[in-house]
Order: sequence, then C-alpha cells, then structure tokens
Amino acid sequence: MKNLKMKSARAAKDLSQQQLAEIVGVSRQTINAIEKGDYNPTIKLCRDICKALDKTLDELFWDE
Amino acid sequence: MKNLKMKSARAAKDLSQQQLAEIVGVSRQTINAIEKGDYNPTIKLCRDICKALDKTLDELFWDE
DNA sequence: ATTTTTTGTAAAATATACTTGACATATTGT
DNA sequence: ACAATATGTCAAGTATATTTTACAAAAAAT
Repeated sequence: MKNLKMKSARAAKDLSQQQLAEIVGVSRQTINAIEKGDYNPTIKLCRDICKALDKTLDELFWDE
Repeated sequence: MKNLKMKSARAAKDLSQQQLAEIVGVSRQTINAIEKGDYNPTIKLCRDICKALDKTLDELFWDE
C-alpha cells in the first residue's frame, strides 16, 4: 500500500523525491519505491526520513 | 546502542528471545542482535515486534 | 509549444539483513 | 551441585534492500 503520509509530509516541506533522497543519502529510486509502498526499508532509513520531514515513526510508518 | 526499551517490553510480556523470535517469525539470533543494538532491522520486522509486544514504533524504536 | 523537472519503472550488480548450525557463558529451577 | 533454559557470539550461506544506469511519461515552468 502506498505511503501517502510520507508523500504528503514531503510535499509539506516542498521537497522532490530527488532532494529527499540526497538529504537522507539514498537513491531517488529508493524513495520512490518506499512511497509506492512495495518495499520494506530498514528502520535506520525510516528514522532518517522522519527526521528530514520533521515527523516520527508512528506518524509516517505506523498504520492502525 | 542497546535497545533496552525492547528488552524491557519483552520482559513485561515474560517472553524469551526464542519465544519472541517464533512469534514474529525470525531467528533467535536476529532478536538478540536487535536488542544488542548493532543491527539495522527492516521496518516490517520492527512493526511485527511492536505488535507482539503491544507497543508502537515510537515506543520501541524512536530515540530523542 | 517546448524545455525542464519530477515521477514511474526495469534489469543487473552490490551491500547488507537474516538464517542456520554450533559452542560458550550466564541464569534459573530442583 | 546438577540440569535446564536463556543469552551472547561467530562464521558461512541465502534472501533481499539499495545502487546504478537507463528510458518513458507526467507535471511544471518559461
């Protein structure tokens, strides 16, 4: 399932997938795949993304 | 850094590393390594551990 | 309309999460 | 003291996260 919370948090910061990728130090495709949802990233990357977007793990990666 | 929050949440449920490993479907060594801290598990595994221990991602895997 | 940027997607290579098996030490129970 | 269970750790293998290169389509900007 798509990660729309992440997509919207990124939009709120006015960052492209490319820019976010550079900030957290991964490739653009990795960011794209995570937002697309068919992916299982590591917790470290999730944490880095959260920090870049000023969100917590629960806000971006917890459903329920 | 050791994940003491996870270790104590597991203790609160009176589960051994072995038992938790079986519940979430990974090896005992993986659980041990995560608690030891020198490890970077996937978000899916973190979520499964949280659910098994009735905690959220922020409670077990977010520092700061 | 046409550049420019952003996003979606794919295949092959590399890095690393996770497994299996095994052994040692610590802890708990009797 | 002894037996059983729990934890710590290592090395070699397998599965998969992530990279790189590349191309096409969508959206935004001029």
